[in-house]
Amino acid sequence: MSAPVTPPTDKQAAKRDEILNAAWEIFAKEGFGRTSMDQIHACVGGSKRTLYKHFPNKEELFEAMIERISGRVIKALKPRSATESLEATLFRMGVDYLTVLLSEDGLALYRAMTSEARHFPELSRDFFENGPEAATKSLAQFLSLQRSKGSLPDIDPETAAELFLGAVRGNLHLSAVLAGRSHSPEVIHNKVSDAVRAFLRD
Amino acid sequence: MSAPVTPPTDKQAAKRDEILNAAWEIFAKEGFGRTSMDQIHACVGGSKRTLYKHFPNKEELFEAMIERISGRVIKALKPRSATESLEATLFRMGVDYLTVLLSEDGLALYRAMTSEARHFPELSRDFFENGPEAATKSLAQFLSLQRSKGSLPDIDPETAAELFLGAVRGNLHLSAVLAGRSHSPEVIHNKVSDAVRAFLRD
DNA sequence: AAGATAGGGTACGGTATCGTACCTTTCAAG
DNA sequence: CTTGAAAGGTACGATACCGTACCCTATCTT
Repeated sequence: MSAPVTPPTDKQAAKRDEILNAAWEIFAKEGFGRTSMDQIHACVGGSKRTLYKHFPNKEELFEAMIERISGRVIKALKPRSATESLEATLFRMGVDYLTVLLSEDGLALYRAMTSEARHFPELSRDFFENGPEAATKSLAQFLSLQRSKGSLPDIDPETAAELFLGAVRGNLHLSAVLAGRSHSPEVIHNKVSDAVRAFLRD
Repeated sequence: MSAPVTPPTDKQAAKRDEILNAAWEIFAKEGFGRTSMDQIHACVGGSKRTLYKHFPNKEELFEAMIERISGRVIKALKPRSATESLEATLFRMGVDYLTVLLSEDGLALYRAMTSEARHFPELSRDFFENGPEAATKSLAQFLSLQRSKGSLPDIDPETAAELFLGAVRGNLHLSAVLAGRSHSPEVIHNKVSDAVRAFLRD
């Protein structure tokens, strides 16, 4: 019952992955509207029949692909446990956050979600809530702990976290998305460093 | 020479405006790819011939429309001269900035620019440089003045302006774009208030 | 070894869309 | 009133794209 299914299942999963990879390659570059199933089919090879066997239509292929890449990006956004000092933790979280946001996949995902937010509302909402918003809540939790130790002034932690991450983003994200500017790790480093200094009032 | 031309010119300009308004109404809601020239034609009425007489193709219509709405939004972003106190000016600039960014047109324009940044690079670059970046520079100029009066610490004004406006945006902009959340003037007011307090270290 | 099942390759139907062509109507000038 | 240009109204050609059909190959179970 399961023996004859397991080997083909592996191949099916592999094919599925192949399709999703090819789809992301084209969707990320061209967007939903300008990407045709024929392009994806040509990129992944094989037959259209198999393509439509895995994903019944363009929308569902898009959704599956977004969920996959979104899961990866969100996972990369999840902060590691903070055992360092306040300053070091802020710095590390800021750098990690910006690095993901400005990565190739992060930018392409953001563009896709923004473009299709009206036609795939749950998709983009989930991305926001589990991505940027969850990151803010994580930082807030950490700040709340620090405040109870007295090393922070009496600001609402969630507000403080939002202000900090907003300051970290600065114009870097906008300039990458709108003006196509790319930002080196040094620039990211410096920007976060500025934000931490301002936040800690040195 | 000008008498026989002037009346039709007025009507032509009116027709052009009518087309641009109809186009923006649909483009803003559906995006470039999902908007058809037939829809715009049906919305504006008249003949397709006249439509194509004013704008030779879909791309040029889109560009003209974006330039128009972008000009309006950017104009609304231009800060009024600052004669109040530092705190009041920061507050007012922050509220104005957020209000424009979160307005219906501001959000629709941002979505359109993000979606089509790869296919209309100059358009979105100009929007960024004359919009958010110019606003940052304006605030930086004001901060530079304040710093020379000794009422601000020794931070690079442009950096400080970017941090402040980033903090003002916080997650509001992201949540509006990605999660479709709308934010009342009170929320905007409070968010800016938080940012000003943090920035001025009260 | 033989058949069933998944996949490869390609052609096709139906539809939507861009931009043009053609004819009619309006409207202003002489 | 006549005339000519601009705009309305609609049909059309060409193309692209989504999803399906058809037929052939290969791989895996019994």
